[in-house]
Amino acid sequence: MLHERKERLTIHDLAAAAGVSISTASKALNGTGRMGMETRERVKRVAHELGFRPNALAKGLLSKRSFTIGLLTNDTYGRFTLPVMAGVAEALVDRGVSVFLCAIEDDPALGQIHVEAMLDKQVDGIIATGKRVDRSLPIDLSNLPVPVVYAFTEGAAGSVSFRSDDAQGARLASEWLIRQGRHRLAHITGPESFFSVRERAAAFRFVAGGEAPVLHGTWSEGWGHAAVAHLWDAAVARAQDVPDAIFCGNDQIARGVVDALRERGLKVPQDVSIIGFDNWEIVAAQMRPPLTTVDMELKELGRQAGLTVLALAEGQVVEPGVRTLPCRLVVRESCGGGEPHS
Amino acid sequence: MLHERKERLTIHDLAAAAGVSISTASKALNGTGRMGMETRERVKRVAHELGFRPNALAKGLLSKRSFTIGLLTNDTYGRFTLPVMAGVAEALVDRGVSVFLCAIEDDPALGQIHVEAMLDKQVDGIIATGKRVDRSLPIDLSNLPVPVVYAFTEGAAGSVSFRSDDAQGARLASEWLIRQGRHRLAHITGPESFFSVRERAAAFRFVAGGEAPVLHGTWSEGWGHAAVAHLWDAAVARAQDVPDAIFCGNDQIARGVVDALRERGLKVPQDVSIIGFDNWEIVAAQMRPPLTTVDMELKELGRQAGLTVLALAEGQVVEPGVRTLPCRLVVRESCGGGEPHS
DNA sequence: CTGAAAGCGCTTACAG
DNA sequence: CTGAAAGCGCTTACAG
Repeated sequence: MLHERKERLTIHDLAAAAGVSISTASKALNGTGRMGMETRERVKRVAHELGFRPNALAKGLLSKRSFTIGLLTNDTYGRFTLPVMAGVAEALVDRGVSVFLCAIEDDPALGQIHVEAMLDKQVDGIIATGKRVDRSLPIDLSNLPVPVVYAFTEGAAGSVSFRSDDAQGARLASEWLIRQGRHRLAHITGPESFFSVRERAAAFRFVAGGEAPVLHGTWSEGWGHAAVAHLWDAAVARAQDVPDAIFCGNDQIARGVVDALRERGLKVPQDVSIIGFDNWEIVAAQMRPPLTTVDMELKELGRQAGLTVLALAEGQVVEPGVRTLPCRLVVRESCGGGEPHS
Repeated sequence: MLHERKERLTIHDLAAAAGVSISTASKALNGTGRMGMETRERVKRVAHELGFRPNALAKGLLSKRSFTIGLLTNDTYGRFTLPVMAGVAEALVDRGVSVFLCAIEDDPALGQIHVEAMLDKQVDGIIATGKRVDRSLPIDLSNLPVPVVYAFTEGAAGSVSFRSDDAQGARLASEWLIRQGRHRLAHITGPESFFSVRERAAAFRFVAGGEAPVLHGTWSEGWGHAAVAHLWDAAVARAQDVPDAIFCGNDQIARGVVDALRERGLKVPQDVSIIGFDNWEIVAAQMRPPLTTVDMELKELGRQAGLTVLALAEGQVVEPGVRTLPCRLVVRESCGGGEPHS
């Protein structure tokens, strides 16, 4: 397929077609300068008829604004990055800004290359995002000539960053279980090395009582499955009551927990209420029964990060620090019960 | 955080620092023109010391190349788009081209806005990608002033498009089951309205025999679970043998199938071999047992799409048509057995 | 009310 | 071997 290089129209073509100078054409289009109403309208009409669209490269050269930002992520699989990205794009599309997506894995050299490419292209700002809030990207973004905002990843000192409120999310989940009339809560979650895990576990204990069991493992279905065995075997060994509600650290763990319970002949939610974390739709909504879970509102997080980096790019002053956004409970069927309480 | 607008260096600064004219500086950096070796080296050294990086907007204005391409997708969840994107980015990063990601859902108006924004920014080309090969994006890309390549989505007439070879993938899967010594194969898959489903089913029947059952349903765990019930109930009703191998249309269906089998007291792979499609790592690798499945090599597909759009942008001639890329079998444990056969 | 000129940061003939 | 000038497609003082 040979590509037909149809020459693109320039403002000269427009000016000629409208019978004005290029300065007048420019001012007409931008709503600046002073000229007869009739002239302005005519230019606009002709521009529209011709399908004239100004070259953003030329505009950017003058204005020092490219209407472009970069999104840097090390979340290859994209489970967290995609919602963030969707929020960023949604917030910025009507301001005319486009987003470069750069997936850098955990490779500092690759990160460096992408950052330089973005800078060369004069991005107005950069959003760094990742897969956990207590690790930073493998590259230092703190002395760039453009503003940087961090979302769902550890930010540099003195930077602006956004993350969801793990403690509040965990509280939401735990209180919901109690509200369903459950008394013997357990928490099956990920590695204690994660900041989010510690936050959520603390909030869980606060609500469920200091004696409530918290089991740490990997972020996997397999661990959810195994943890149920631990819990039930331990209860039997000590002749204690078995849990009637389990708050899981993510939806994959919840998946394994539900399986293990079914294998033991226990019914969800009749015998045990299960609640997850992440609202990973494609898994949570398809589970049998569909999973009640906590949504971190990553899209909203992306939206705010986008708006913030834009504000910085426009020279506005933004207070540094980490901003924490509330999570939301998504009620499906794995806890039984009624209306979401928030 | 007030952003320190450190002025960026221009070629004037570099030229001054190196004691040459800007034309010489430019030529030294680009390896063009003629000048003393010593001069060229000195300019390069000074550029490096100063950290000078040319403004890509200015370069683009002259060269009519922005070293930027757009990736348009309606795959919101990103399960298919992300690998494609990763391949595109990987193929293009060393040629200095960056990728705009535009998720347009199925909204033609949003698509239009994104396409115009990309065109304004003078992208060198566009890659359209989606979530099924027999549907096109909700926007017409056929008369754009830049080349367009389609990947994993229906292309316009006379365009270049890439998709994976569903028939070959299905053959790979079916033959693998037979090679494991299985004789009574069944195929549980998605809606017959999908081109891929029909392709795969035909290839399955070719290998497994025309009598082998093919059950169509939704792309869900729930359907996989239900389909097993149909299959087993039907076999009992007709006093027939039950399948000893099931080829599933995607990994989610496989997930439901494995669950249903376990609930019936059947062991995978001892009693029944299961094979999936998609190699959706996070699910396939975590299943119990880990799932043997077909990988569509979407990253390779993205890489080729990226290289192709670049070739077109550079004016090379590329034969139109749809190119089909081979799938790869990923052997885990759900079929039992040995080495992958390709 | 409208247009000629300068300039954004580069590259590329062209002249010396 | 090196530099002055023109120009990519725009916008913005400035002059008329």
